[in-house]
Amino acid sequence: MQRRPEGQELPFNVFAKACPSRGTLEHVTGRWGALTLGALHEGSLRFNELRRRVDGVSEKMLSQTLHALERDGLVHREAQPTNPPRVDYELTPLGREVAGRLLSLIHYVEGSMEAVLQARERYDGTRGAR
Amino acid sequence: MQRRPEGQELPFNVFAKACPSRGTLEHVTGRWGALTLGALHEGSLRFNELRRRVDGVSEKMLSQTLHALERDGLVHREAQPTNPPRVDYELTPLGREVAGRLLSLIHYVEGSMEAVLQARERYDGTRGAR
DNA sequence: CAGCATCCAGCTTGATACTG
DNA sequence: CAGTATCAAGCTGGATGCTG
Repeated sequence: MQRRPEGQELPFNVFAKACPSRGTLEHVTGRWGALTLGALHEGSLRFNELRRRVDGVSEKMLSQTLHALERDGLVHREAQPTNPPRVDYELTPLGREVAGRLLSLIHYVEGSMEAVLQARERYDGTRGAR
Repeated sequence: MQRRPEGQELPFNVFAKACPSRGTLEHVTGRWGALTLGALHEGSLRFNELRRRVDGVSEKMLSQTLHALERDGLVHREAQPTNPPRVDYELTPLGREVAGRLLSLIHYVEGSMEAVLQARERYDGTRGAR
């Protein structure tokens, strides 16, 4: 598969089917993972704050997403044993690095949407509207 | 459609449920979209070359992915009317920008996998291996 | 080679109800 | 508030067969 003679190279390669990095990348770039990391990049948030910020996410999906990100070491969960309970989620240093790169992508895509929409019109037009 | 008074603002916001940027972001970061863009970042490739590079993708998914990326203006499809047919796919300028940012994320994740794997062990250990 | 059309198993997701 | 549990439904995606 990949050669690795001497110096340190990347032992992990997303292009390989079995590589665990693929799973992590999917947690990060998945529909809810990406938005969750993006939201947390601006600061720590509580569960329901996150839910409101990530428009459209269900309780279940948010919970599941947060577990995956926490397990991968990207998000830290801070639970206060008060009543009512208060739980804050925040990015770990690793999570901040990842979220930063992710946001760079997200912002670029947002900024390109006009071009994208025009491309779509051209594409759809050319082929008799599908 | 979108309001934009004077200075350039972002009319598009992925965090909003109805924003079309969400769809494009998903094309870009989706399991096969990300790997396809990543593969094409190094140069143009033919259909079956891509298929081999993106380990595990099916014909159907690759075809579908390429259509979505082409429609969004990220990938250009160049078909030679020869026999046997030869079709090359390559990134558009916009696609290159997007792929660059995506690869930055991908490489960072690949490079962080050891930390991620350790975080998982800690997480799984703490909770009785689930 | 470069695809498209169809079928369908199963995983993902949303709704709903319940717990601490 | 901060979740977990359960279940039905729908979409995803792989396998197969065919076309140009």
